[in-house]
Amino acid sequence: MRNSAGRFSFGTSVRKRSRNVRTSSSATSQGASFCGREAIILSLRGADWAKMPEGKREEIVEMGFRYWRARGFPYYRLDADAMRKEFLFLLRYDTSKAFVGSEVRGSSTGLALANHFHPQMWRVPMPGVRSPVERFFDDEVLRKVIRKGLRFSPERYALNASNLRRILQTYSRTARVANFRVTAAKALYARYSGEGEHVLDFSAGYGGRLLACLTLPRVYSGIEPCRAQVKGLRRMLTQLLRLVVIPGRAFIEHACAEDFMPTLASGSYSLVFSSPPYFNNECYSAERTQSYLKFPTYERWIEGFLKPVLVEAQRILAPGGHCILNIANVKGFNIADCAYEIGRRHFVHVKTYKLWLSQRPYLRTSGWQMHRLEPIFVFRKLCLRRSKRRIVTRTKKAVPPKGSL
DNA sequence: AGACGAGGCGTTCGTTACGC
DNA sequence: GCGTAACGAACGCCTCGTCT
Repeated sequence: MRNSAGRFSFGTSVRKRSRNVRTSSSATSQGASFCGREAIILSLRGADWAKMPEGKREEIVEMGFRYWRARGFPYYRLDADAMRKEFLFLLRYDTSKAFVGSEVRGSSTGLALANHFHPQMWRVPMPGVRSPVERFFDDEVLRKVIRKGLRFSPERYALNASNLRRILQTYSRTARVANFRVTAAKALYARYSGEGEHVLDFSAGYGGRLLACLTLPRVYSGIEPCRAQVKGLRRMLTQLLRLVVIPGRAFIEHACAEDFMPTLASGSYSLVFSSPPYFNNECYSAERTQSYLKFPTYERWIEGFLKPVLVEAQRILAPGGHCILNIANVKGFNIADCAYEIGRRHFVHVKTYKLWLSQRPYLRTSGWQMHRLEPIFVFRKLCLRRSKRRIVTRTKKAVPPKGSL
């Protein structure tokens, strides 16, 4: 299995022992004699718990609560071997699998590695919901989460770190920000850039695209205004450089894209690929450098952030270079439609992919789309000699906004 | 070499109860 | 009747280790 050799450092030894421990309702007394509380908690499956008498079940819930309260939030913890393995999976990943028609379907491979360096993502507030960290530190909620984990996970280790994360993020009115799927990013880099070329990510975020780019022979420049994210991105770079042979190179700049991009040389990049923040839909930090705080109204944000960044992207791209933008309309703001219109003014629109996001299991049996989709716009900078003819072609061909999918 | 089992990952929204 | 809050509920994909 993926982490049998210690993908999550904490689970390794316990996992091996768990084969001896997990069996029945007698696990409690047997386990206590040789493995201790930790092994009982981490090796218990929901089905075993369900077979226990009522009093014993409550005892386990309380034991789980005390264990996790003492241990703290179940952040990803990858050891060196697990990181090396995950990076090798990404190196081997066949990018042709990611494209299905006009859809980009990345797998979850590599996400734990990227997320490992950004524990702050579990604390990011989102409108109308609580963060998993906030839920975790509420005693009453943590007990409910533990009970829910035991009830809903009959075949799994119900109270290990992985399952606790799963239950915490699916708890009522709780959500966390998502990283860009590493495999999807790799597929796009592979298709729209070549060996040794320079690529720019003007909102580097949680490193999904950085990690993808490192698996290819490219030179990645990432701009990110949030201090915690920059720290995480640089830690990832440093650690991977120690652990594996990396085909790519990368540079991380702690800056605001709208301020820093004007300092870059014209025509110096082959690809600009990013996923900008969705205005104030996800407040990554309270630093003043955050674009939603610098430009507190939607109109000012468009004029002060999104538009200048796309204009600069056009300038720094070499003729024929591509600008790939993942952005979506969110409640109240048609950001994708707006980005598409700005993009069309400065580039040729080449294609719109649909990026697969989360699954919606409750729609599994219906005929509805099971995945949320977000648009990925691909624009191309005109080649100078042919620009007049291309512009004529473009104006003839009206393309409807692709923001709503 | 291929089949198979197993674990880890991601991820809201429909339904119901209740107050007004 | 309407709005709001609380609550309940799964599986496809990826990869490795083991077995045949």
